[in-house]
Amino acid sequence: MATHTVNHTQRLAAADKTFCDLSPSVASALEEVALTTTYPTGAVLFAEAQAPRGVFMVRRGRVKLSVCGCDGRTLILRIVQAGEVLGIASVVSGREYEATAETQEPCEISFIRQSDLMRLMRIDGELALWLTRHLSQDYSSTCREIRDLMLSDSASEKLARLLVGWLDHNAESKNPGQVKLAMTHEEIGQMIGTSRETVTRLFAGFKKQHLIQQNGSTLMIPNRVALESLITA
Amino acid sequence: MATHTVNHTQRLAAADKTFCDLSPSVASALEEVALTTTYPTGAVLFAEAQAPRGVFMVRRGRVKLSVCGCDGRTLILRIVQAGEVLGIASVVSGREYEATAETQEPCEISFIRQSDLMRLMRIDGELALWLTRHLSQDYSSTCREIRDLMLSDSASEKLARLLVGWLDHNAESKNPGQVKLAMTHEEIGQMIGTSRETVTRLFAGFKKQHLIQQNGSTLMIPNRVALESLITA
DNA sequence: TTCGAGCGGTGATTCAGATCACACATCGGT
DNA sequence: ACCGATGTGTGATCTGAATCACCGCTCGAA
Repeated sequence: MATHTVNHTQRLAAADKTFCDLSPSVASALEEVALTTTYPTGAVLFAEAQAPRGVFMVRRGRVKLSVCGCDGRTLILRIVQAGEVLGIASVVSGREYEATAETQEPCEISFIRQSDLMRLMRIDGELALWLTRHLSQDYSSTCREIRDLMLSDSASEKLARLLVGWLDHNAESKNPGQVKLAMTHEEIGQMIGTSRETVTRLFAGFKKQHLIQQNGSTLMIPNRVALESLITA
Repeated sequence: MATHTVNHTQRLAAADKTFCDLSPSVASALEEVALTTTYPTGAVLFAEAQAPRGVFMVRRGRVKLSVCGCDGRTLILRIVQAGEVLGIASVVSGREYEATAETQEPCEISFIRQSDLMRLMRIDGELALWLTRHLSQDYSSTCREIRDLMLSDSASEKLARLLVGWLDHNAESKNPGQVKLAMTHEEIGQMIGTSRETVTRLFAGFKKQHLIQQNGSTLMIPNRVALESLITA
């Protein structure tokens, strides 16, 4: 396994990034039982309704978290960034996974088996607390998601919300007011609960109103305020 | 405070119900710091966007958990039954409450301050684990909620889902296939994300198709299977 | 009793967005 | 260069549900 061939300094570097808020003893205990692997794009970490096997810590790359109805329609809950942990709720409660996790780009991900995690949680309250904090944040995002999706029937408002959210994520980057568009219109539709065609038309409309400019896969948002005025409508 | 006047046997009875899966020592530690109060109908335990003060354990009665958009529209996330704990996520993460909790009937509720809870969690991993389990279940319900709401555009499908869910809740009661209707059409609309009028029309339609019969505030569902066939549509 | 507020029921109208049906661009592979 | 796959752009059409406007009922308060 590639896991066991990475050298010690690499492991510590990765640990620093993911476990920065854990004490060294707990972090190393976790490292002991973690299986770190590199996944290609499109790999499915776990699927909705599967029995829980363990948690996945995203160390590098982005992962798509989605649910899908029996008829095939899909709703993307959120895009998980490096540093987050997936599957905590299912592992702790023992219920099946509520969503499907699929890599959107090559990812480095550490897997921790359910049994190992539960054992460590029991002997160390700090770890339990740490996981609970992560879970709380998942919960918060999910609540916000549901609120944004349901309490704005106009599709343009939802898209505006999504774009503003992206701006916030990129706020610290070198180019604020500018977003790399890493999703197809279809996927964007699945994030805001509309059809692909509607997304295309909305983008066209936004361009016409000079709310956005597109340049290849780069979106420029000249004045964020105008976009925000679509929200709350 | 009424809290301190309840006698010991009453406290143990209540504890049994809520803390049944906690060891006696942890349960009693919790009881020490819990403030148990009886709330009237319509009391607001906490409101969306408030800073977290602590968690609320519902010992008796039902609590409505909702979010609302700035325009005044409301979405009811779920009806919380006795035995559940509200506000865990906010207390642990320190973020503001994501929803508003309002009693739907006279309730007996124990409040535990954030500081007390965090202190106890730190010194006792079992409690942390217990809370995490509760939080996991909240998370699961919320995920299911979002999936059911978004992945079925037809309003009748959503209503059918809601009714079937109610049937499941009452499955263990003396009268299966029968539900006490404790909400207005308006509230039902807020649960499934439709207008009040649509709910009225849907009920009328369901009656016409003999999927339900109404008798005062009692709903009878003769054959659940027919209702379920509306789902998946 | 009367009044008024809240809830339930129903019609008429309207519209945002789903759906269908295309055409076109881009791109990687054989 | 060819091809298929995949993503995008755009019209025409249709429809489910929101919205508005109104009526009647019930129940509790004055």
